[in-house]
Amino acid sequence: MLPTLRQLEYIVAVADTGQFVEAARHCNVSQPALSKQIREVEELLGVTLFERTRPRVLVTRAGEEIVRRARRILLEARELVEVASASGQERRGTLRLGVIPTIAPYGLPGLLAKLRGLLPEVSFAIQELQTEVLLDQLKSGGVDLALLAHPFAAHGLSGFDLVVEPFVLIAPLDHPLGTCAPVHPNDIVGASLLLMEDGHCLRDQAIEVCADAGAPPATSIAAVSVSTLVRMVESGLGPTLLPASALATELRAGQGLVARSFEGEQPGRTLTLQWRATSAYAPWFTEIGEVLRAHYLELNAALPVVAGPKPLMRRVGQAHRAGDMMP
Amino acid sequence: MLPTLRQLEYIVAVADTGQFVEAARHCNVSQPALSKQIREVEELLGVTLFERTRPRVLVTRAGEEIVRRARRILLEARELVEVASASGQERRGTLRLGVIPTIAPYGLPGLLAKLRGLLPEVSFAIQELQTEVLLDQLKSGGVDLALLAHPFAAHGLSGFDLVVEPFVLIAPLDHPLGTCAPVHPNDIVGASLLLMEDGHCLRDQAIEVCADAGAPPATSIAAVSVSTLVRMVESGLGPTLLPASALATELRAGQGLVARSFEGEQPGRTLTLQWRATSAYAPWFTEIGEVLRAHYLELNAALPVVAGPKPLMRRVGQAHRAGDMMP
DNA sequence: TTGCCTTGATAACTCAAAGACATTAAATTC
DNA sequence: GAATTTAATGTCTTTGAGTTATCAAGGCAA
Repeated sequence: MLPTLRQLEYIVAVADTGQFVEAARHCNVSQPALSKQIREVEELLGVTLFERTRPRVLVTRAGEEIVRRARRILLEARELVEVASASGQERRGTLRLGVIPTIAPYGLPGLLAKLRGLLPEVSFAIQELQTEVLLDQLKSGGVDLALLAHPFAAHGLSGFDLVVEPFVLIAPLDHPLGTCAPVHPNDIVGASLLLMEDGHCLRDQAIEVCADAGAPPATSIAAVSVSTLVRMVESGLGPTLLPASALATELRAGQGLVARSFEGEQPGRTLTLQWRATSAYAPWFTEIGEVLRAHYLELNAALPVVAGPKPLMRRVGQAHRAGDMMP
Repeated sequence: MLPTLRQLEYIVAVADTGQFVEAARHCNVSQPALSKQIREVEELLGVTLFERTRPRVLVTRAGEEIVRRARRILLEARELVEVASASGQERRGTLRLGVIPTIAPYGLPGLLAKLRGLLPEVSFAIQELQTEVLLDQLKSGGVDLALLAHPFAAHGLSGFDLVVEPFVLIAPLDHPLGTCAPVHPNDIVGASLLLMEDGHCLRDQAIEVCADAGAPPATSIAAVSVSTLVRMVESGLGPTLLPASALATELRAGQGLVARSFEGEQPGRTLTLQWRATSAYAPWFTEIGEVLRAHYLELNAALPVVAGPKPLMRRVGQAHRAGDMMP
């Protein structure tokens, strides 16, 4: 059985004042209340802490040690309260941010620099994870924040959709689709698109674009990264879809590749920032989401002009329970 | 306002188990009771400590720190209890022992050696103080134990009378009282005894012996220490009374001094060990008193044989409230 | 000494809050 | 979708911390 912190306060007060009456006044209680508590601690500890002499109460040898320890404990308890009320407001510490592999390489480096400027007290631990694993980690507390693309299993999550990132068709120069004119989604029906390997959401998103256009793509070879995907297009294996943000990094002039944006209804994917709906840091995360959105919109301005209408990134919905927007 | 230790226990239990139900079982309370307390600490601290997710409760960033501190505090509280129950029994530490100057030099050195052997964990801080100051210090907690001689103001003290130490008459060889035959208390009536200076109880005790014999001594010159007192006798200024225990130290052969013990009703002083009646260490002090008594009785056996019957130290009363034996 | 005043202990009573039990709501699992 | 698990909520009980009133003992002043 432990003594209560209040009892420890009483002990220290008596040791400090050398009087029960004065100690009681100090603690804002009546003298009998204090006397009783002191007696109870003494009984609990099996030790006489004070010698009730006049005019001053003396601390026994055993009492000395107990009082010293009580002081320390009280100090630490008060410190705990201090720390708590401070850390309630404070934006500092390490945030674990999970990002899917088809987003991470593009824009993140610049984004982190920007965040470091805005939130100097916060360090970001980035993990590159495929959507499914990322969501598991997020829900189990392995990461605090997830940057990924719709659609995903949003159960129990709150989030923030950032921008709609258009897809761009990448084709070899000598491919039928490799003309420099704008391309319509329907044009890719039947085209044998190169895809990411299973597990990457970019694969599913590309498949969905084709499905929207009426036909599933004839899957053949799968790439493990966007880089290898581009290399495969380059070597003439076929066209593919890339998120616009990847263009700047993955496409260089004179590669024998054509990048064509879509006209009409632009296919794209919605980037979103998600956290557990139960998280205590929702306001903080929302702030960070705003920074991300601004960053991606800014990035859009810097996008290389490709054939056809410039791919516009549209802002989408405000912060909300992700679940609410599910059908 | 501080959280209670129990609340801290609950916090730690939830952090450890990751579940409210399990934590409640751990703390031997119902789950609602624990839930309520957790909510109240969170409210008190203004911080969400836990994220109620399934299947495991997550500790928030702020919570991590709080839990760490709570663990520490609980550890120290348990340590405090340990220390208390240990120090309740234990005989160790420093005892402050006050001794009057006419006792201190005689026997104490050997006594301390003996005590060190019996109570190796205890160190004694000796202070040589005159009766009045000694009692003040004792009552105010300046010393823990007092070794002195009756009579004294025993109010609020408990004690232990050790032995009756006989007085011995010390006279120059050529003095009328300087014969080697036993002397009777009445013989010193009218003799102009040399005395200690004011404040020493030995002075008052000597005066009382004379008063008992019918006449107050003609006070003249006062000595500041027993040593100077003996030197004064030696130089022919007159006879004096010495406590028997001082003989071995103060008298050497061939000093031109005669030591005579009294016959009939032997005058003497009662040595006593005293402590505050309120002291928590009475049993301990009683043990020490027994050692002192044994020591002084042993010392008696080693006393040099002086003229007349050997001065016998008589054991006196058992431990008791000193006040009880006052008239 | 006597009486006053301070101080700590004791007793009876009050009230707040900690806990138990029953129930609800939400989420997970099969 | 049913069953199960788990945290929250509501009601009632009980513990215990606190208050006021009173007592006993010690110190102080007259």
